[in-house]
Amino acid sequence: MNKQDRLSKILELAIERSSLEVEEVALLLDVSPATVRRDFDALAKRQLLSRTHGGAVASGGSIALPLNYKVARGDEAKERIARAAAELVPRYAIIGINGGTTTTAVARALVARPEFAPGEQSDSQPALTVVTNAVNIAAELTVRHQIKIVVTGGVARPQSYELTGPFAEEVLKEVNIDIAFIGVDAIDAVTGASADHEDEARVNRQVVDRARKLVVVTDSSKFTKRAFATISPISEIDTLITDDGVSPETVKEFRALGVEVIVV
Amino acid sequence: MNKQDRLSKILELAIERSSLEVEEVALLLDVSPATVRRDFDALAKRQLLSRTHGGAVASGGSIALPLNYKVARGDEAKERIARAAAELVPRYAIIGINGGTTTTAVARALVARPEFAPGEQSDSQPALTVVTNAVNIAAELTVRHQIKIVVTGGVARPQSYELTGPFAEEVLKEVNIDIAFIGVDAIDAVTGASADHEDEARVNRQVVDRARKLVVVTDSSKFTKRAFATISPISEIDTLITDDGVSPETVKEFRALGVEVIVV
DNA sequence: AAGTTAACGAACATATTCGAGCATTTTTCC
DNA sequence: GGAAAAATGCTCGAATATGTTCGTTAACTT
Repeated sequence: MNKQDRLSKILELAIERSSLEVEEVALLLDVSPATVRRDFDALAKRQLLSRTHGGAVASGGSIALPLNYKVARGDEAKERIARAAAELVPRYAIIGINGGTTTTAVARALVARPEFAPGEQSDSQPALTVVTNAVNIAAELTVRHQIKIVVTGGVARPQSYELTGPFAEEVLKEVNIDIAFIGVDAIDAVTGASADHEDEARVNRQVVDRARKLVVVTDSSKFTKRAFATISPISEIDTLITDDGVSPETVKEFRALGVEVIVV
Repeated sequence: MNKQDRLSKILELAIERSSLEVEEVALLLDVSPATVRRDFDALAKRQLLSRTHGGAVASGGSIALPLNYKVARGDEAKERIARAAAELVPRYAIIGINGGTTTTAVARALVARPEFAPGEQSDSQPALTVVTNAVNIAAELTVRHQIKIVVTGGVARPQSYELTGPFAEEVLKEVNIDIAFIGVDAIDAVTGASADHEDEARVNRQVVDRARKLVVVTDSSKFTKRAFATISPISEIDTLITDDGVSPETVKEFRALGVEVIVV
């Protein structure tokens, strides 16, 4: 039995019985208690359940739908970043979001929030409007009610889910965004945020321009690096969300420049 | 068995079983574990699945699992229609394609063709250009190389993958299409092709207008019905592809109107 | 509140699995 | 038909996952 399968199974059990015991699960899945503890810890770290003495209980947060998704080897760091980002979004907001693994995690975290969760049909105003140039994000969010999805047009570069080019720019000219969540390929206190491809950088820049508030989401590996094309100088960044792999000096540096830094 | 086939097969398996083991797949496909690892890595790089120790799991990074099921396990009739449609497409063509289960099947049939199959990066001219207003189709095709994807912008109606509205229309004004593949909600020799939603019909109509050739793909259940909004009169349809559930009289009727009817 | 018991976590041991480099086969392209 | 490129298989040191042991910590009992 594969580790991921085991984690999935534990999650299923947790949802089904709402509380689990280490010994019980160890017996059931035919592994040692030590392994079960490690698994519980791993899931608890992602807040998919909470540890107790001798066991675990299903986490209060809506675990709801996609079990496999949650367990796939994706960075826990990214998930924490995503949750923090999702908490910044009030009801009825209009948000912009570009492509990338981190921003995809943000999109998932958004639909996991109860007020935006898939609920009954409602013909009233959407609880959230999402403008995006990433087709994968659009496809994932489309299934939900309560969320209005606006997709910029454009051309998808092979390998990337991001739409770029003149079509995207035309559409972006005509929308107004409250909060832009931008994932970047590199970020540096001097150079600012940058991306590997100039066409993506350009569209991202435009999303930023149309937004009242800019939130950059990035894991700590992107710091003190520079990519080819600039998206935005530091001065335009309102909030920066990253994981604890970032050095304290870097955090200080950004804060000195007026950026609100959230380390998760 | 060549590499492409193997990659496709692994993906199928991943979707079907949601988790795979290296050894198991190696045995199943009769290649060495090393090759399976390389394949897993290649697919993981495209975010079609996630690596684990000893195996891989269907990725959350990937998309469109909901509709996947619907079509994949769906009609063979639809698949036959899709294959016939895909055969109409020459290399280097520019095709337009709207949303729906049948057209999604067409998109899949296209990438199944060897010349458009998922291969390695290639910076040469794309073998195929696809213009679509369906985010799920865009998301599925984006992973493939050799294909250039152009997405119309627009707003996604909850629960539909089709983009509609002024943004879509702006983009469509600026493109030229060789062949339009349109799926419909209803078709009738008198009324023509129609859709349930007026906004989708409108965008579809525009795709048709921008195309030199119109191919309607639809299963036989849609015949002699009328939906709310008209997409196109029969006179504009060049080719109609459907399954053998359609009555011979209906076929005759359409042929009399100058439509090439392909029954699969 | 003190004692008892069970669970915990850290450290170590072991077994797979991985990844990189290299050899070999197959394919592609002149 | 032959050279170059790609794909595949193999080998071996490194990394990861799991199990075991044992001192420490947390929960229950009286």
